Amino acid sequence: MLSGITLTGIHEWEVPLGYVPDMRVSGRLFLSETLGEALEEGAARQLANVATLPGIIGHSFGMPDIHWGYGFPIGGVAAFSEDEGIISPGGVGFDINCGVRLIATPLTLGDLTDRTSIITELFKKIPTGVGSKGSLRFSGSALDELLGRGSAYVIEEGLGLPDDALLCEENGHMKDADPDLVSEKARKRGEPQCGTLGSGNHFLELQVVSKIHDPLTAQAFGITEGSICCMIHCGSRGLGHQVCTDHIRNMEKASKRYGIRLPDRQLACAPLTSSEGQNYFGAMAAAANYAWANRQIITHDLRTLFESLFRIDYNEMPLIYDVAHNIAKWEEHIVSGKTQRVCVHRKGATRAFGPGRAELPGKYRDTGQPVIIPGSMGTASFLLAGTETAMQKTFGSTCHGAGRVGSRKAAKKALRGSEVSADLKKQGIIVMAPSGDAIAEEAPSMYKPSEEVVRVVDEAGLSRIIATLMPLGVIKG
DNA sequence: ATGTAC
Repeated sequence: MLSGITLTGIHEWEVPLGYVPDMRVSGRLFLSETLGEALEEGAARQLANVATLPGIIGHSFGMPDIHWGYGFPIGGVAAFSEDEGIISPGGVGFDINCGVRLIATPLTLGDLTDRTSIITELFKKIPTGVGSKGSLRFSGSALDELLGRGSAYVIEEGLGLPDDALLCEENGHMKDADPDLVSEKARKRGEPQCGTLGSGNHFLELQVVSKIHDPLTAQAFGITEGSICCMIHCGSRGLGHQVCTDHIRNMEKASKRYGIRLPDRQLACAPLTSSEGQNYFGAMAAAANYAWANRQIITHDLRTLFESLFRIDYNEMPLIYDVAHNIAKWEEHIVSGKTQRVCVHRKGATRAFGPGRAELPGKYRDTGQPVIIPGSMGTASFLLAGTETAMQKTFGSTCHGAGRVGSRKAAKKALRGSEVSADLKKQGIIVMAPSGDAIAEEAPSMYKPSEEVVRVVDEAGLSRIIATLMPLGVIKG
């Protein structure tokens, strides 16, 4: 572990005041000894830098998948007070509401013997890759509706089941969204892209439930051992990216205007009460709604394809849950014994609300919310449940995934996509992507083991492991 | 992550 950072609990480390100058609160990191050895000095410094920002409450948090990011670390969580706090695009990330959802099916392994043809059909149906366009166009008032209402709008347009929106974090819709705050440039980028996967670590994957760790909760979540489910990981595409870019420029000016001292200009931010802060919030929320609509349309395409490939019905493929990995939002948390409204930034982190929270759908209110943690192409993904400990310790937050070990550039140099695909095929996993490089960059060996990250949050109490999901076939960008 | 460049 880096010097100055000390163990204070189970997998819990303190980044003390003074780790960088002007920290207002200390940092908290959740790491095993092994993951601690891999902690980048830059990521620890970024975590400490966040602790210097006005109005931060509690601690600046780092999850076990923490790594260096734009300004704020990826795998970071920070909450800010309503009156003195700030909002920062760097604390959300470029891919606003990048997130993941899990869909159940009535299928079992025996139904998926010809995985190559199933993955081929999915790859034909769902556009992937940088700049990819879908078959639908949302412009003018349709785009306003989509940005303003998220999942609910596309479901009303016939692209989902009535319950789908309720089974998303925030019910698939941030009500603070203001489509008028999304620039024309961002809108233009978004018009043809809703219903597309994108590139990088985004994917659609067919998985088998290989192990149930908690039968009662698994039952409440609607999954059984041996059943097939589908995980979709994507975000707000070029639209969200453009919203972030647009507002970072504004925020750089705003930080100066409000006299906020920044240890790193990538922490550009504005008071939550300022017009710049509220403008970003409204645009970010609209981009978040776009991302939920995006995952919803892909879900619709999956269901209609599976209806035609198998003898199953659209409504036999319910959404288990949909979580955001990159978002900032208002939430009520108990701070020093009092309920307080705070703006929680989660960047590469997942909400993990425990039992009893009013925001959760009735059927998950006793178990805590489903938390969906993707692994890499060849490794396990996990379904977990939120906990009361997460409410008390991390503003109801946990990790979001495995985290890279090597750069994309290094991956392309060291590996050939065709060899990675062949290796995966030997394990029974079929991979399709627009290019070999896309597969090389995402090779399982380029990611930390997801098991270790999930073990840490489980043992630290930030969430509970409910089920292990093993990959069978994947389409990537 | 991203029409991978202001």
